[in-house]
Amino acid sequence: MEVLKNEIRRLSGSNDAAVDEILKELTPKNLKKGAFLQRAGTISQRYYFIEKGAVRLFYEKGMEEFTVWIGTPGQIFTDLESYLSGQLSRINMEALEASQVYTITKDKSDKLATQSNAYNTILRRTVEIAFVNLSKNVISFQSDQASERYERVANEKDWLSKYPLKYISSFIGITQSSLSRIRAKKD
Amino acid sequence: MEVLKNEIRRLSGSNDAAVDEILKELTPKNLKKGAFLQRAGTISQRYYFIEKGAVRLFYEKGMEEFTVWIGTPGQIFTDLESYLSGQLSRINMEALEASQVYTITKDKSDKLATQSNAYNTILRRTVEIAFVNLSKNVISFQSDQASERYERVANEKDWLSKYPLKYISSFIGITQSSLSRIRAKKD
DNA sequence: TCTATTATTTGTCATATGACAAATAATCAG
DNA sequence: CTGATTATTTGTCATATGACAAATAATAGA
Repeated sequence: MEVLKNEIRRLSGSNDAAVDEILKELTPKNLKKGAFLQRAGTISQRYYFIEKGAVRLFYEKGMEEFTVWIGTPGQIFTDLESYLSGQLSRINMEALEASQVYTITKDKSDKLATQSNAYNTILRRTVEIAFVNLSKNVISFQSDQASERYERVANEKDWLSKYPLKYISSFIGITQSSLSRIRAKKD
Repeated sequence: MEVLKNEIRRLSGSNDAAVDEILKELTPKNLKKGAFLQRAGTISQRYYFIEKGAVRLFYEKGMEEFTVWIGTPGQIFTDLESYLSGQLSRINMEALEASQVYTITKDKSDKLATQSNAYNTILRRTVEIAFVNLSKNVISFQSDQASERYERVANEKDWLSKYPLKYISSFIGITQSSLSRIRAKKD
């Protein structure tokens, strides 16, 4: 779990002893391509840490799927709305390729947070970073054209050309066809 | 500072002694209608707590203003991107009416966070709540029509009909004229 | 209260993007 | 390798919303 170890060290700013205290609470889980880590209609009761692969978070509305986020190694996530409220999640989490994630239950996480300052800091920074990133997204929706939003994501996310268009376009907030045309123009 | 006291008690789940420890670190600031709490081009080095009134956060692009958020009594905010990175903020903060806010500098806030578990909890919950709310916004941008976004905001925000349209429409992600027409249809 | 300023509504027309469908292209399972 | 499935591109047309401007309406300062 090299990637996670580095990321946890980086986020917490802590030494290896403190980091190991955290790591030993995490349970590994391997996912085949297409496997679900969590389905809409259940309650998010775990935090997830990605070691390898990629996980897509999406919700369904009508007949369509909308991608909320795509996570890559080193990233930490959950459906925070469900996790905090205890209500049913509307989010599905699906492995886009063979992946390895580590998980911790809410119970364990809460306990660890009271004991470990390093862990506490990781969770806080994770939400802070997520908030700042999401803010940029909202700004882009408010004041950018579709092609500008595409550019922005393309510059920041290495997965933009790696996974099927249909997963990407809803993240950018446009249809597949439009994304295809935007991409065609850029060549 | 009744409103803030209640909110801080609620968020921290702490007793009055712990709450008072926090309150005594806050400095009051009164704003006339139209006054700026902070301007784009400066660094966000404070957290703000609203006791009374309303504060609008917006950025400028081209000749236009885009409202990012409108805060009302009990709410806690800053431009987190600038606050965390130390880089220049693109956000302006303007009082929509005569307001009273309490402020704390980053230095004091950081120190208080190490000393007071209650304060730490407040900051964490504030970001968590903000993140969840922002997520709902993004989902609305992805999968709702303009009129649906309007409805959603109208149901959640009591300020929707209280302040000028021009401040509201960019928050919803549409033009003033479109918002005016949407509103006309609803009657 | 009156006038000037600012905000909102409404009209007309333009345009970015969506909807739907068909044609290619790429990928995958046997 | 090959056919079947899935993904992408491309065409045509529809539509929600924007752009701009003018007409009202509301608000605020003297």
